Amino acid sequence: MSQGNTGVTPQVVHAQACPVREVLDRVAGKWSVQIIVAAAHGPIRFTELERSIEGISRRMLTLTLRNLERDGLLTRTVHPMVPPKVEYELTSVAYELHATLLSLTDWAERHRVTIAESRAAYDAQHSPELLDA
Amino acid sequence: MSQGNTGVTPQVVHAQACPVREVLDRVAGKWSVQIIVAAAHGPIRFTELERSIEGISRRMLTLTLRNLERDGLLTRTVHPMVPPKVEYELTSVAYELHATLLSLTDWAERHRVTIAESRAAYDAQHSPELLDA
DNA sequence: CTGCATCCTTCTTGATACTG
DNA sequence: CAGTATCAAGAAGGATGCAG
Repeated sequence: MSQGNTGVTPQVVHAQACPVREVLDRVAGKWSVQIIVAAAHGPIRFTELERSIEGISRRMLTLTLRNLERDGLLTRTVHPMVPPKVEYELTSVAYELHATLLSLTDWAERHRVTIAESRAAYDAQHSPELLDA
Repeated sequence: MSQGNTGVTPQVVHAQACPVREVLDRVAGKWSVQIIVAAAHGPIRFTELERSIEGISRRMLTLTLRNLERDGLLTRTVHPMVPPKVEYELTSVAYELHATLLSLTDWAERHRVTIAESRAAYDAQHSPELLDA
């Protein structure tokens, strides 16, 4: 544990952390998850996503959509009509991810209050610690 | 379903997406998750984290640690000794998150190959589409 | 050992305007 | 409708040096 350490622990941590990183990198953006959620109940069109997500720009919607498509998380179907119609649909892989995301959501909802309190307490103790008297 | 829509769907999507966003915002950084993983097997010191995570800068370690502490995900214990000793330990809330993260890891491991292939296929079709002949 | 302050670079995102 | 292109702003992260 001193310095003859062959480096086992770091490797283990690394081996565990990497897959998580991969997921996170893929889902990290501000919008990926919301797109997955919005598309979870069936095929959805570009404009519908744009209105559903509220706050997303056309640019980011396009970019995020492309990345998700690239990773095989959703399919893009172009319907050859005169007002163009493109539909996006989650793949089974993405549906699995969506299911998994639910445990995250659950965690967030169970602890959001606690976390908010913790944060408030922390801020109260660290910012205005000058006026203790 | 046409235009008399009162806006139910968007709201629902929003209501579901926000908690997820909260989790992600908290875990979003490159390092938060790795710190949680590294601390998952018990109290750990600053320098140990620094060596375990491999690639993290002192600056980011400190910042991320502070944020996690602020959110009540880990505790910081200062041992008053002459070489200072500070230990970080996950809280129960963080342990729950760690457990949840496992399902994400699981998803990543189950599909990492598929995703890599999908990505390769996408790239093959979109980058060099100029040399089709 | 633990950690903060400063500077600098890169990545991400938003705003805006134009096209098939 | 469904994008693409370009520009600019801001946040995240890295490098380095100093301090309790």
